[in-house]
Amino acid sequence: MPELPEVETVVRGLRGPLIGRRIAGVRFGKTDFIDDPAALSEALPGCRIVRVERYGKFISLALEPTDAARTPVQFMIHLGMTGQLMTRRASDAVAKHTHVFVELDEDLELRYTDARRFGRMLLVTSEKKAEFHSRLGREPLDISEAEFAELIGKRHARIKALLLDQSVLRGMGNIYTDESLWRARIHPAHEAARLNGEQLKELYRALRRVLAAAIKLRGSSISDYLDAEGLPGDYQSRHRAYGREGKPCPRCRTPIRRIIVAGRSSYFCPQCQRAPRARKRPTRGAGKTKAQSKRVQTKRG
DNA sequence: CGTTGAACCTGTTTGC
DNA sequence: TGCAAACAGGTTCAAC
Repeated sequence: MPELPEVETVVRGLRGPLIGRRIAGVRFGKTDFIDDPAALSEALPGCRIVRVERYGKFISLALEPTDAARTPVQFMIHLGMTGQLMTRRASDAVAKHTHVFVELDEDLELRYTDARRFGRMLLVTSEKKAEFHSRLGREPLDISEAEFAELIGKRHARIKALLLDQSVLRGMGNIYTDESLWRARIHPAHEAARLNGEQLKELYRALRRVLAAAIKLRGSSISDYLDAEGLPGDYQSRHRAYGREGKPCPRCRTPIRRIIVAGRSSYFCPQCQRAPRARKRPTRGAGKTKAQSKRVQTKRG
């Protein structure tokens, strides 16, 4: 659920309440989405939160220990599909599916709620920093047009798969990928390397405009997303393609269609976003026919 | 390299 | 009404 604009909104909303605060303790409900819960219990108490940042879809709480013997760490939180992070008074009622309570001073708590538990929490120490960042690509709003073209333009994957790949660009998800492709008039299954310079430029511009506009409206709320103050975003009213199957394209009135690309529902206008020509694999030898690659499901043998 | 499908888990919506 | 299937903003991994 939460993509770059939603995570950015949460981060901005957490800075005020969290920066400068000291962590008193941590309590857990279920912990199967936490890399090493014991390490959190061990490291967090006594630390001061000095920065709140976003890396793609990760929220980072930079922690300075008050104990000089310990070293600074980053507490990384990924919201997955249904994660919510907000500050509450310790005496406030606890929402269902709340699994982490970070006890702060002055009767405050940072609470993590996540029905599906697709989120993730981990501690990144200075030694693990390189490894953590090696899995993440570029920040879409920091990259230049030339760098974007270089990064995308020679790849043979479908453009949608590339935009969703967090090791290429970090932060794009299903909504903003579809919205950007609609704006740039590019079919989600288009092979990246077959996009011309003009299309790459359009896509780069579309991405930036869509992400910036979504951040301005504090993200999209469809069913679960709420920001750090418990407020929904407003960008869902600006969706042009995502979630609009059968509704008219805002540009040409052709009904929006939904297909599966890169394993995800992909909404696009079949008129504005022309299907790419069938790709030829420059393979050696005989290619497979469709009939040959078809297979019967054999689930339980 | 790239693609697909399944898995992780729960809740909600859709279809028969 | 009831029940099962499909679907959901994400990521990862095996198999091809």
